[in-house]
Amino acid sequence: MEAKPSSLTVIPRSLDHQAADVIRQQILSGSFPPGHRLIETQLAEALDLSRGTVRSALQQLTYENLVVQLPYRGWLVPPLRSQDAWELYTLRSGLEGLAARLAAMAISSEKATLLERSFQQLVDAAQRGDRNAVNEFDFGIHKTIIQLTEHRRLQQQYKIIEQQIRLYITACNTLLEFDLTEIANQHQSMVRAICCGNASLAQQIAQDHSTADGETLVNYLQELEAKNSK
Amino acid sequence: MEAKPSSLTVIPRSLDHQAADVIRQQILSGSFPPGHRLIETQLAEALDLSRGTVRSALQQLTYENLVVQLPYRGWLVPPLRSQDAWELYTLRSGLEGLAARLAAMAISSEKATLLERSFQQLVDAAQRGDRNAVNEFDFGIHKTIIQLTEHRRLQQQYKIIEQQIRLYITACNTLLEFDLTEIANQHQSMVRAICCGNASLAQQIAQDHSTADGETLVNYLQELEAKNSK
DNA sequence: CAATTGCAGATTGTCAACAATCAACAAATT
DNA sequence: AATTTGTTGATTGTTGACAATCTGCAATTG
Repeated sequence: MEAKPSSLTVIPRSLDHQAADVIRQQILSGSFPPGHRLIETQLAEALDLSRGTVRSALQQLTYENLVVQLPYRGWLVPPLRSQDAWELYTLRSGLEGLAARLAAMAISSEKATLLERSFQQLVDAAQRGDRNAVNEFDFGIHKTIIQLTEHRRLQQQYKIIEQQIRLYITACNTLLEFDLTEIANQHQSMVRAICCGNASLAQQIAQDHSTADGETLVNYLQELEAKNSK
Repeated sequence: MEAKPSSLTVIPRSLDHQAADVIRQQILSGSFPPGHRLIETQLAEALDLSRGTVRSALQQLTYENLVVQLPYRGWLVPPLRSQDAWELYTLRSGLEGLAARLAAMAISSEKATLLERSFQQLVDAAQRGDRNAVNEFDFGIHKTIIQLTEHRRLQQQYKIIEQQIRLYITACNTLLEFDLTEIANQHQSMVRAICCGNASLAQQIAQDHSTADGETLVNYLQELEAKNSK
């Protein structure tokens, strides 16, 4: 990431962190779907680690809301609830608004170029009509904005939220279908506001932007819950 | 808190959580000030627990940014940096803005009463000229707003930020000196906006509100850093 | 004498064994 | 038959021992 290419650095990563990485990947990819039970001994066996180390990994993931612990009963990938989807999207909206505001306040020509490059990728993908790429570059542009703020806590927080949103999207198998040029336009006004340094406008646009797909997901989950309760 | 008084419930809390509670308290109260080193064996001895359990507690506190881990070298209460203070206050501003918005969107007469009661406590304290109480009820009113949202993740996040802000304030020994009636007035307009259900106004006021004391803290720390670098 | 190497002490990283708790079912009781 | 009370197997909670790594200093080397 930030290591100079010449100085060959070995990033020492403790086993529990590595274990957390592996398990996280399994959850996000859908191999451990929501509702799946995780058993310490089984994971320890599979990863060829001791139970304590696996346990430590699971505790890390607890703080990312990717697993929940039921005392003396086990670990669980939390099931999908509409309440959680609502929380995720509202929180994301708030964080992105903040990020856009801060980014606009500290804009520079280098940062503007970085952001515009990120935006251009989105536009290109939209013109190609490549929905998957649009989706990915959509995430990318927001991530760029977050990074422009140089706000460690915000980056960390956002990462955790984004992870969970991805989990919800893959688990619902919902590739949201919107007008591609519309998406590009919305982003354009946001990018412009940030690059001009118009903080409050940037915040407004960013926060309003990320609500639509949130609501469709919440509605989808609410219907599912209504069906299951009957 | 929320247990019925009749049904005698024992809240089972695992030892590592209890240990985390104790250590957290020590840090927040200033017994373990920023820069203080924490040694697993010493803590284990003092708490009469095994090292593994203490270790688990420290990992929890890592996710609250109350301790940092230097691999193979130890645990540390992170020193005060102006960058962190900036992050804390900007993030808090964003979260409070979101909370005010959501609270306004879901206001009810019960919730309004709750909020106004919380506000009244602040007013009373301001009239008494009791700075300590004003400060505490100031925190209280914001906490009330957060709770009105019924947003678990927001509550959790906010709690962690508030903790750290308290740490910074006590460590700097900075009891911020502002005009008490001014504080009360600012809050009044916010409370009113929320109770009217005026979401965007409430957000605006809330987010602008919590910036002033943040900046004084950042400035104080920057001066300190400038002095130390010489 | 500067730079490197090797060693000792302190501290964390990992593990495997034992204890505590839980859920489900069988047995006993009324 | 319904309720209570053991019992058992599975799983997590906790611990103490051993391994790996870091820091600082002394010994060695050129």
